[in-house]
Amino acid sequence: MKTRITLKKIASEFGVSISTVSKALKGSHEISEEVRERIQAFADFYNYKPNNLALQLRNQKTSVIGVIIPEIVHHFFSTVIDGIEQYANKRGYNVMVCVSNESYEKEVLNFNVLTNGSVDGLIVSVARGTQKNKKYNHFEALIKDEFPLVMFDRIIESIECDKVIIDDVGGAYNAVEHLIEIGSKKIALLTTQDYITVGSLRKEGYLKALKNAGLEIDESLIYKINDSENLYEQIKKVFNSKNQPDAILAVNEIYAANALIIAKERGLSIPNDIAIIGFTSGLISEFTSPPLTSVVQHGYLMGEHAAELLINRIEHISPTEYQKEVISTNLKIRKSTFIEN
Amino acid sequence: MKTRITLKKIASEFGVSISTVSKALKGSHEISEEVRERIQAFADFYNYKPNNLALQLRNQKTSVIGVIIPEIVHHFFSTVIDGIEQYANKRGYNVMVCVSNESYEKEVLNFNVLTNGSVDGLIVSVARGTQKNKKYNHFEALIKDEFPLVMFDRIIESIECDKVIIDDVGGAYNAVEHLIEIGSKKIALLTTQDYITVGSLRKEGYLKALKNAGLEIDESLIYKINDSENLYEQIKKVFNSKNQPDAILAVNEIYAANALIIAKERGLSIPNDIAIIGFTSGLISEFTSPPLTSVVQHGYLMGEHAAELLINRIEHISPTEYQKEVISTNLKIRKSTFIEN
DNA sequence: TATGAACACGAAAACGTTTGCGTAACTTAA
DNA sequence: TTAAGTTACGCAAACGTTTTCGTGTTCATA
Repeated sequence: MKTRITLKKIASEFGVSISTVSKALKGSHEISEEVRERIQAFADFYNYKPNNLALQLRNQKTSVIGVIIPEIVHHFFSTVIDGIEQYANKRGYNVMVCVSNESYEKEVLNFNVLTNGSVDGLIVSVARGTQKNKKYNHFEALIKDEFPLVMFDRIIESIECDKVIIDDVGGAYNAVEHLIEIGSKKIALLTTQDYITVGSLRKEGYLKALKNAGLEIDESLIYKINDSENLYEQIKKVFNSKNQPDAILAVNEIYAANALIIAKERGLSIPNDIAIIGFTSGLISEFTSPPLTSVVQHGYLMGEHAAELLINRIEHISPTEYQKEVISTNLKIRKSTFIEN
Repeated sequence: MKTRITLKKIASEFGVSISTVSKALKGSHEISEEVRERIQAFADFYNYKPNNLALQLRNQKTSVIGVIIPEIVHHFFSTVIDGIEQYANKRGYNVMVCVSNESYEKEVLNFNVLTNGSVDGLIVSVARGTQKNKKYNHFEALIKDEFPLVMFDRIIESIECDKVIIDDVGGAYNAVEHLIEIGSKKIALLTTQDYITVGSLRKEGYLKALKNAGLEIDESLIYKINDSENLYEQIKKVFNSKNQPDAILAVNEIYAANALIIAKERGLSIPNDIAIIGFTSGLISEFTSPPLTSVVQHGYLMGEHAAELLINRIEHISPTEYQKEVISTNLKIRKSTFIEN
């Protein structure tokens, strides 16, 4: 790459000082009309642009926010990033994305790389590995330094910082309520392992709705899927069990879509034999047959809010106490739970 | 945020010079054992880490690569980013992601922000707006400065830089060949507007395969979808036409899935009445009913290759002439074209 | 002719590093 | 005792900016 032109080079070209050039290009009245115009023309010709690194160092501000997410090939997370990116742009910030791949080690690595001056603040959704081993030292170090930090979706309650979450409890509650309304009595739950916060919150909503409707809780209808093993085989167990449900609530789109496929393989009619709802943020639910009723998560909104919280914190226009924003879901009813009279 | 500890602060703490501290922390033999240990202990205690900005400025290297893509909520693009990110990490680079939102103006803006020293190189997939208005000045400026640049997927032929593309022609060719093999005679093409390069390349493969099989080309079977209008309504036209196809090749997953839905609404049996294939990189095709035969694009691989080309260029270990890598597709045959005997 | 203001520019510090070179103090050997 | 070598550190430049303050010249005014 050719080296870019600098103030120094322009200065030596005109035999003036660096400060003169700097002032000239900023249109300072300290510089005579004539000199200013000549410098401006020269700079334009060589397409001068101030070096960002130098500015960042001087201003002690990068105008970059770092985002660390468990995965990026994931509709929900990419939607959140989209929201973050668009909002950050409006406020004059850029976004640096790192992927933890659900690994604690990689997450720590990303923390180290990003918090050494490369970014003004961090938005994080916690890796599964971290949630599992509960090692939060990297977060604690950040908090101790008062480094601007926002957690979203997968959060750690004990870490004091701004947070944005989906109303997981409410979403699951509404979904179950809807299933009960259409007559379901035995509602299975396809959820994650307990250490995934969103999974356990959705379970909480599920349980709450059952209780509220006076339905008994049947632990054998709760299936905890292990994401590192074969999904299809695990979900099959729901249908192999002697305790057959008449409805399923899945905590994500993939679980729901797999359940739908298996149900159809078994010759079950949907929603008559079995109704299915999944949490979603993607497109799959629209294109299955029948399309899946979904708890829609507004990832874009979540991203926007996370970015707003972070930037306000960076720019010291936040209240001192930390905020916790809850993004509500809505239930998109499609054919997988729609029973025609 | 608390200000981080710097060499200067440590130096004044011990009453030594900054260079002594720097050398001590780098384990230089110039510094006595005793002083070194004391400085090291102090630095560890205060969790000293060199300021990245300062290093970047001094070394004239950021170890960051910029990525500008048309959208991020898109399975293909997020998969490419994943590939870029993982590969870049292995080589010690981080990734800064910007979204052009298909807009020429936003793309130019991103160029300006990223090429002022923030990144060592750029990976770009061209915005639709840019492809449409054919204003390539921002690219040309980069090339003139010999700024490391790699284009992927949506490329501009006339810009001289490293490129990575999908074998769009071959992918479409194979898909059509497959359709012909299963007996299709009238194959419709659901493609994009001409200015989208991947769309026209896929059309090229489509035409080539028809010619090769001695089938006549029927322009009325070629539908150019406009992404800014209602997809569903546009695709409906295929089925409203008096010229009914017995197969459809769609240049992306969404077109294919919509076609499938509409076909089923019309009571058509798939693949008997009409076979459908889509280009894909997402999950939708697996979960439709029947699942869609797909031209699978290996986005992850593409990302890896793009990052490799770029980093090699940055580190001057590329051949002088620019490379153009072609990532081949493969045809994943599913039920939407699988006719049982 | 002095005084003061206005004008136009330069010097230098600051942001936080790294590193080549200079140099005191001390040690060793002749 | 002296020359040479070693040890252990400091100085200063460099990366590219911005900005405060200082200063020399010109000009008008009393």
